[in-house]
Amino acid sequence: MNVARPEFRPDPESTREEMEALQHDIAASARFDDDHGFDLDTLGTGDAAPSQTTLDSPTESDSPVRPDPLLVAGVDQAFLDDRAVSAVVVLRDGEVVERTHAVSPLTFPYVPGLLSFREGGPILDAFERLDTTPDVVLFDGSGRIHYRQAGLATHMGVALDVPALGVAKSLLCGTPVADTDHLEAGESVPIEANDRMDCEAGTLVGHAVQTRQFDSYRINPVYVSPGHRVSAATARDVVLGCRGGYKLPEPTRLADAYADEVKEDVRE
DNA sequence: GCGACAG
DNA sequence: ATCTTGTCGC
Repeated sequence: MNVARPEFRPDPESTREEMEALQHDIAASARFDDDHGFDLDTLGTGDAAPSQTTLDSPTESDSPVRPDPLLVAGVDQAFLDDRAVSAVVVLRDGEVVERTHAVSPLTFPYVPGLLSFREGGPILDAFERLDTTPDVVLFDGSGRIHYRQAGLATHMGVALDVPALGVAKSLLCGTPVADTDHLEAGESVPIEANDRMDCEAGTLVGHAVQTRQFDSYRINPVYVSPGHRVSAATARDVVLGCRGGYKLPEPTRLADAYADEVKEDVRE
């Protein structure tokens, strides 16, 4: 995949003011509505109706051709000294169809709200080695749940111009509209913008999504938000559709494991 | 000064 | 995110 909008590639050498200005441009270019063309029923969990291919009754109009299962990608990173290992794993129907990774130097520290300027460049390095063009990409971090509505998933989604969403393990900002401590698997709670964000307070910016739950001890939800070209509701549904028995959705979980694997090889 | 703080 | 052993519980 190539970077569709090179001017949006995060530059760690920028000043903080330039970084925030770029984030405003990113947010203005981002679409937080459904502009992807895929069908949620084709995520590939296997529960979709079988495609009709009866040889002896080749009727044309009443045999809806089911689209191919979606290509869903997960992205995550591991760190070693001042290097980032970025991993991209692409799944179709729950099967890994491609994996790529890149090892890149890090020159910018972690600063809340400016994560993409530390991790974004290295992630794009990995995408430039990817042959597949995913239908949707899950990033480890926030999308619209961000002070300037330009979290990692939004920044990457816009730079690559690919449908994208963020899956964060903790909440950067925003306010859940209800208590999220006792959710059952499959449930979710909307998250609205609060006064720490630059959009109108009350705007729906994502969901707390309970991907898994136990009877005995509590598991925290993940915080899902639109990155680019997907709505908050669709982002939530994609994550729910990618559950594989762990807290993290499969694409992200597999990318996490792959990044760790590569990291151990690089360590030598 | 105090609180908040993705990875 | 990363540094780290054992350990409690399904």
